[in-house]
Amino acid sequence: MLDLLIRKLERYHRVSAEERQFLEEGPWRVVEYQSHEPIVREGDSLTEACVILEGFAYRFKTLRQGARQITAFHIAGDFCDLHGFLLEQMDHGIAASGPCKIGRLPHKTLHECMERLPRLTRALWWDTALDAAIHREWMVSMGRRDAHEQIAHLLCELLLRFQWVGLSENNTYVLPATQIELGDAFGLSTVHVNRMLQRLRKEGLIILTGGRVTIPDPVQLMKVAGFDPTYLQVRGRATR
Amino acid sequence: MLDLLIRKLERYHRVSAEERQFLEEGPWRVVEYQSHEPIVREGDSLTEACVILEGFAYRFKTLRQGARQITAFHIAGDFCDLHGFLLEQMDHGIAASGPCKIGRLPHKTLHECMERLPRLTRALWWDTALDAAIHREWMVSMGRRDAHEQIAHLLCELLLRFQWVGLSENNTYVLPATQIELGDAFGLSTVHVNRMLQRLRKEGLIILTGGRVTIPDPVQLMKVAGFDPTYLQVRGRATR
DNA sequence: CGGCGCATTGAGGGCGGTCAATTGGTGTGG
DNA sequence: CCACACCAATTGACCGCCCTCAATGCGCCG
Repeated sequence: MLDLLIRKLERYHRVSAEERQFLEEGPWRVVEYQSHEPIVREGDSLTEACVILEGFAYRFKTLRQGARQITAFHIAGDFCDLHGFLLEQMDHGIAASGPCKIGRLPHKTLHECMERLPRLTRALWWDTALDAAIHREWMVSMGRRDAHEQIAHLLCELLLRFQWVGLSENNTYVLPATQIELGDAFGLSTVHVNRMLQRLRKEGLIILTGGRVTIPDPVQLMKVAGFDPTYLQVRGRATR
Repeated sequence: MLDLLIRKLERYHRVSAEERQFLEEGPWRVVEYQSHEPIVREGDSLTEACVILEGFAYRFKTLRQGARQITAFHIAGDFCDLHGFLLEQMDHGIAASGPCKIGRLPHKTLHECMERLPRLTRALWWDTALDAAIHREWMVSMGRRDAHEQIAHLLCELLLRFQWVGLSENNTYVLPATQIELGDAFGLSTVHVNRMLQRLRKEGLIILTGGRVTIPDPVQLMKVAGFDPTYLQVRGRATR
């Protein structure tokens, strides 16, 4: 059940048998969500942390006028609200984009982890630091890339992240997000997201059908996007 | 020397005598920087973490074409690259904006902290989580607020952060950042930053002279900015 | 079949960008 | 003490990326 999470953590830290057992014992509570269903609400104080076991979710903040900004996308294997373990009150919400299976782990277990397993703790801290690095790269996209580059950049990022957890074959992955959600993630209107996706299609950089994204030539797309995988803590070759 | 850092951490966690002693013993290495001088370079692998003892600094990423995005501002009392403790390679650089005095602490000491002082470790983790929460709010600003609101929002955020560490009196603080830096933080051009600052001045929302910012009516400015201090982990009244 | 959500397309407009020139403060060398 | 360089702040003119409003197509489901 936790294979994907552990695979992700092992990019940073060799998870020992003891640590693996600790994680697997939980106690986990598995909950399923429908598309668009809220997983965590803004302002909540949490007692459990969430890991995505299957599916795709996003974190978001809403403004007074009802506008929304998506601040992160999360895929299977991601801890999607480890911040809730540290922050007393959630500054953002989490919602499912497409059906999701979520594993919930009591904060109490994480406290035990901190007392007993400093190296595993560090791996979890690393995970939140990686999250923050992704936040920073998104800021670069929003501030200094045009819509075309920005969308290309996200598609590159997701390709790598899906590859890590073994959920991409032949440079293809499943992306349940709607164009509305993509717009809210980029700070763009739906209309413009649509136009840019079509441009990327016409340019032969992506193939997009149903919820599937295929990137025929990742190196080319990365070039267009100005994508440098360093922020994802990748060394050397990024694509297979 | 570490009073401001400890004051900040105590917003979250009561720092015990032992923890305080541990932090103060260091070993610290104090370094001074001139305005615009780099403190940490992009791509570095670090062996020390930096705390700002005095001054103002920013984190940034640069793009191929030389464009720059500032991803965070840091004031006295901030750990400005705790991420470098976790990430093997820095995804961003850090530079001084105005003269800075920096305390550098070996990562070795932080490792010891993780082994011996889980509660202090958690306070440091909290600090990085707060940092990430600020990143998210900046994303909201860049994606969903116009330039006027965005600048007002940052000025509100800095007011609170300066107040926490006791560096603001009468709603006034010292902001060494140039309009160029502000533009790079917002994803705006210098020209437009200038126009918006003048508009805020004309509206009587801010008084800006030299490097000093005064906010005559914080409640009013927060209203204009759509500022909700929850993301800074504030409960109740935000202003004094 | 009608309703609904999402994708798509067109027309027109505004926020903020680019380019360029001017001002003013500061530091430096003659 | 002044000339000059340099950097940040300021102002104006023009332009384009992306937004808003609106309509249409399309697949899915009750």
